Amino acid sequence: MPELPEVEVVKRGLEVLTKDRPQLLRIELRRPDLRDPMPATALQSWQGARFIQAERRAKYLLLGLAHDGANVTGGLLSHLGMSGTWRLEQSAENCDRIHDHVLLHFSNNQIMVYNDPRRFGVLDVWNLHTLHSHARLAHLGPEPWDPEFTPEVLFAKSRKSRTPAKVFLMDQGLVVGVGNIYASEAFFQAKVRPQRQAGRLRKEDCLQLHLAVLKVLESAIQAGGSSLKDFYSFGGLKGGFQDSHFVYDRAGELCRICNTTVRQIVLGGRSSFYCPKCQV
DNA sequence: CAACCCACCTGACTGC
DNA sequence: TGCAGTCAGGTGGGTT
Repeated sequence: MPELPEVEVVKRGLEVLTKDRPQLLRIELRRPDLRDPMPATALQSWQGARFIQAERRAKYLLLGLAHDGANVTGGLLSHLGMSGTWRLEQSAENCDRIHDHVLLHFSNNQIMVYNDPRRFGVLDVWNLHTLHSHARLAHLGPEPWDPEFTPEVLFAKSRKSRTPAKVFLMDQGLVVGVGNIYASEAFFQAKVRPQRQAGRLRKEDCLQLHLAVLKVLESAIQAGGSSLKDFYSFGGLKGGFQDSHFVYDRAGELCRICNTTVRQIVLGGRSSFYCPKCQV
């Protein structure tokens, strides 16, 4: 999946579509469920509304819709899971690829197509008054750039944790958006081994990790995200960040900084990569 | 209640 | 060529 940078790139692509505020004529559900059953009736209640704005919260996309006038009162909420993509088509003929599960038909002849081979994605509705308590969002921590996420908070919250620091940093209740790729990359940038016990990180480590998370996510967004197996951004452009991974998926290859062989270990059930010389 | 395990699902790849 | 096994960007539920 798409981690935060990939979702941000899709969001920016969707913003272009909102420019002429197209009307969402029809929501076509070609199956009843993705990871969970989709709320068909609630989704269809947005038919006829105009697509006004695109937002992102954590790895969720929020399509802001308005039935009357210009005020967004809610809309659709989408999570791409591990393998979901949104793409734009101009003709229904091009919307029959395998795993094309949901089609949003717009008045300007544009069709947003949700494709998801593994179906770990989510499609739900949201509305303005209950957004903060939405079951899928309520437990999420601050955005990485939110003033609530600081090196001091990272240090304080890690004190009593005995899990590997990488697993700790990927907890979406601490800070959202750090997935498996960028976690490994952030630990490399911070020169901290991902298996270090969270509670034993020093203040300086937390300072470096905080900085690294922001830098890694920002540069990934700048590069248009990472293209691995099946990610491509909304406009169909390939993300380019995978070319600048320092350690992710580079086990056995040489560190781009010191030529030491990159190692792979499993932390929290996820593959994790680090350079044993650069990272302490 | 932190930490761990597993399921969810398909496809790509590896080794025999 | 085929077949079994392994792994993949995430999340949430259940169990120690």
